[in-house]
Amino acid sequence: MLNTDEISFYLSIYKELSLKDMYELVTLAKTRKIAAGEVYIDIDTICHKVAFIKSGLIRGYHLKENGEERTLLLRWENQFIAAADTIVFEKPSRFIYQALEDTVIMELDFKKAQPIINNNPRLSAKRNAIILGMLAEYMERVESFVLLSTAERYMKLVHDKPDIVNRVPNKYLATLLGITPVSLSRIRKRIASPKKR
Amino acid sequence: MLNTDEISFYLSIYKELSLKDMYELVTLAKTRKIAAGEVYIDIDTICHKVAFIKSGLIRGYHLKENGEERTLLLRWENQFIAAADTIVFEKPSRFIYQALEDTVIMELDFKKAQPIINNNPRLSAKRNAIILGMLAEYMERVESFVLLSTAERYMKLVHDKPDIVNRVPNKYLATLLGITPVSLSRIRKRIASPKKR
DNA sequence: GCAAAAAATTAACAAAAGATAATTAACGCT
DNA sequence: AGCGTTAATTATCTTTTGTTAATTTTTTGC
Repeated sequence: MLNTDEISFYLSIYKELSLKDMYELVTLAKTRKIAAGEVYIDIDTICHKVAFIKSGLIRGYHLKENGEERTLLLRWENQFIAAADTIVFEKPSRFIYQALEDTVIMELDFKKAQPIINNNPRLSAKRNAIILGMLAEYMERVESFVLLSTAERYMKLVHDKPDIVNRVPNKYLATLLGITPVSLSRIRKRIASPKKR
Repeated sequence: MLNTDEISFYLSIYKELSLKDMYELVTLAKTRKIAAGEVYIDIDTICHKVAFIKSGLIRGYHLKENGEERTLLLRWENQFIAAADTIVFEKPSRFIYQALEDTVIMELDFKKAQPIINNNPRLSAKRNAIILGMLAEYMERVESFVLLSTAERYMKLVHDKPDIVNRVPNKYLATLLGITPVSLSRIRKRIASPKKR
């Protein structure tokens, strides 16, 4: 069962995808909706799903013993999300993945998909490119921690993902940047105010 | 030309490597020595080499306008090093890669190696595993910036790589952790001193 | 082994960040 | 639209970090 909506989705993620490739993917992938606030993958669970976000926004966070939350990643439409620990190391997820908005995903079981992808050069290449993209993203993030000041790191986030900054509460952005919400509020004020001298 | 030393090297990086795989690699890879202090890859150069470090230690760092250095990565024996920007995005390297010790590497041109690796499932699998390992490493590093305090981040480094901490000057470790050498010195003192209350 | 150079530590001060709490603003729900 | 909740900001204080410079320690080359 493949409607035009689904077809245009597959075309959007990979223009050069052949009909055969598409069919192989379709047999594995399922659409699913996650309501705002709902937990997609809970801590300590084992989940081999890889999901492509069609719309919405998901936050991955760590829960400290004292109840504090630290946001590790945000993913939104046209991005992939997965419990990387589980998929790469077969370990239970150390994080909680929760939808911040009503979210629609296409998900597939990576364990089942892997052999199919391996047998299809085009899908393999696509998978490898996605992983390389993730690597580049994390390298850039480490870079921003090493090279930039906290204020610069925030400004980079605003510059690189202006839409996201408006969609996500500042308290989540703060921990994503490695600082507290109070500190982020002060930084925002400093940036906004005409630098007094 | 393949001596027993080289053979044991190839076996060490990948036990299941067949003779044929090994031969294909050998035709591409070359051994090279880099003296302590010598720059391996300079900033703004385009280098498609991927190097396996047989012995020694290489530091990748950024040079600020004011002459300050920020260490981004350290690589030592049995690890791979490459100018990732160049290989993934075809952009000139933004960092300087310098040997901190006399270093021996096996290097190959990734552009030339890529088709051979692509045509050999075992080599492809190995390459993918290496990239996944790098991804895991960078994800863990981002995690340590988001979840840990500066002192905890330093202690994690000491715990995870005790040998490296002794081989590398603290001033390089400091910027790797996103702090100044002076601050690291204070943290070391705090950790060492019996906590006074 | 010794002198010179580099690294590490310490000191002193300013700036920034964490912690906690109070206040204000924004949001969500019916 | 209004009420209750949650988020954001502000205030206050403490702790940590950055900065610069001086001092001590370690390393390095000869």
